[in-house]
Amino acid sequence: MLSIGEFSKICEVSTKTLRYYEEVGLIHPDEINLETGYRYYSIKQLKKMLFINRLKSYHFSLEEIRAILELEEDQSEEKLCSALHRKRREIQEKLHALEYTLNQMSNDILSLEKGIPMMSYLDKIEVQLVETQPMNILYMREMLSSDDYAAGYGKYFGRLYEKIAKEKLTMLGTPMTIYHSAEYNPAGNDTEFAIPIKEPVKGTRDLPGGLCAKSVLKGSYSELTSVYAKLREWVENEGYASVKSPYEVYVTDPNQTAGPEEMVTEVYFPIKKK
Amino acid sequence: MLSIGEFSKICEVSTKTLRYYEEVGLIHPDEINLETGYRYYSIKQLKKMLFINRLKSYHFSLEEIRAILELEEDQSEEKLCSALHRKRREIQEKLHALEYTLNQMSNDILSLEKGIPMMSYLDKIEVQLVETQPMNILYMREMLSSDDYAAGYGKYFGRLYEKIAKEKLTMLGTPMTIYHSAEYNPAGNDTEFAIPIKEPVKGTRDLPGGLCAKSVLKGSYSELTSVYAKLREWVENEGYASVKSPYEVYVTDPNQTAGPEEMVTEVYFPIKKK
DNA sequence: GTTGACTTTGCCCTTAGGGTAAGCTGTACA
DNA sequence: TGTACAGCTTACCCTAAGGGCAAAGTCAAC
Repeated sequence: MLSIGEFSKICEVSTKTLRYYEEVGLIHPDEINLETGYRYYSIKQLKKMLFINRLKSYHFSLEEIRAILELEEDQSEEKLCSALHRKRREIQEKLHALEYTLNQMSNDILSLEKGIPMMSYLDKIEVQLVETQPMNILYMREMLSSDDYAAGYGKYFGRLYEKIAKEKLTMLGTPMTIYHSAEYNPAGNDTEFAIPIKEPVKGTRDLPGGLCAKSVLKGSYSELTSVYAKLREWVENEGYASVKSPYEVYVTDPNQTAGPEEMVTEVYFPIKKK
Repeated sequence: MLSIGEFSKICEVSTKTLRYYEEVGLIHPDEINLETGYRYYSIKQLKKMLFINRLKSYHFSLEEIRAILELEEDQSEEKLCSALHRKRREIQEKLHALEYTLNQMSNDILSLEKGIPMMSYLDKIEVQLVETQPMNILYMREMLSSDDYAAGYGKYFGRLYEKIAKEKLTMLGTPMTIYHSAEYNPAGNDTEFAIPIKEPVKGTRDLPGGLCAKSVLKGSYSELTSVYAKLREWVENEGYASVKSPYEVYVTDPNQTAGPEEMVTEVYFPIKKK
């Protein structure tokens, strides 16, 4: 039997950590002296501890590790394998996110070294007052969490295109997204995907026209939040108020354009005079 | 002037976050009504808030952001630029760490799908009892934090090789590292880099021989901690006690071997009978 | 028997806010 | 002008994975 200090040295894990793992039910000492409260570990627990360390290095949370350790013998291999696959996917996504961030940073650094202040692009966002015409749109409305956006866009527009193709409908514009949630909620947002078409078939509705504040964004979607902010600022400044859900029109097809610099997105904010 | 709710919608930042940022000194409301305590933001603060958001997306901590925001006008560009460079490096390192993790996971998944349990490699680590001979070693001893290991190895062995080359010394073995810190400390470890040589010149010392527990690791360094654990387990089990600092001998040169599978590392634990 | 190393529990601290409650304020509508 | 309701305030507790510290009890060696 090993004292907590000896066991901690063998595993290269602090005694504090060992006590904490006991508290959360990851690994219990083989024996606890009831009089003194001293913890004693058996050398057989080394393998379990090293397994925990390995899972931790794979970015599993202690809660996930506990679940893996509690698996029944007969299922443990498959479940462990699927857990590893899932976690690997998570890490790949993190990796892609980091690559994207690096890209953005490098752009900013380049600009900065040319003497262009980082937020100067904000002053270039122009807002116009326009009157839009009512449209007939083919739509799908879903609750989407922010993680699903990238995948969701392809999926829902794909379905709309499919319907247009199958039923030989006539497109009158490019795809658009209408954001019905008043505030951004990471858990899920009420999002409507739509394409303007001619025929008033089932699954279409009228998108009313009216006064709108409009901005055109040329470039990566990552600046969209700034465009929204600028529009809201303008609406506030000019004495208007938002009356309906804002929407974006994807003028260019992201699958067809070469780089993000080529992409053109229009953002509309339906408003009225206060 | 905008109420906290209006400003929060424009920036797409929660009111809670705005209050928190005020508390930690990131951004203060332009005006606070002394009677009611209501916070009022000016639309000019939008740019600052979006700047904060951008820095946050680059993984700066709020503390770091505060420091950047407090920079004097005349230095701000250079300092911001160097902060961005530093952070970019950090993120690149994170990225490499993630790539490494992915690699390890994929190996484990492959093994697992072949039916090999994840920790079975532990049972294959063999420990022998050996008697080592004293050696004369050329050494450098430094405090190294765990982050510097990868870079440190190249650096310090490079210097030792340089000295051997310049002074035409005779190497009697491959490079080795001696770990003098009793316990692993992430902040810094007392690490000695050494190469056995023939001539007892300045900068050399005697490494005494004696009884050792020894394991040979074939493969990636990532299993080294397990080897150490196994050695300590063996020492405990067989009734020995550790008497001096353990050391590793790099039998193969990591720069000369094709893959990590080819690498051979010997780990020695000087011991005595209890 | 003593000393020093080891262990115990308990409490507070970390990041970047989220959630909730009790009470106060602002504004739109009748 | 009264009232209802949305919005605002502060205050308190919560997160994950432990680290640091203090007071008190325990172990092993000399």
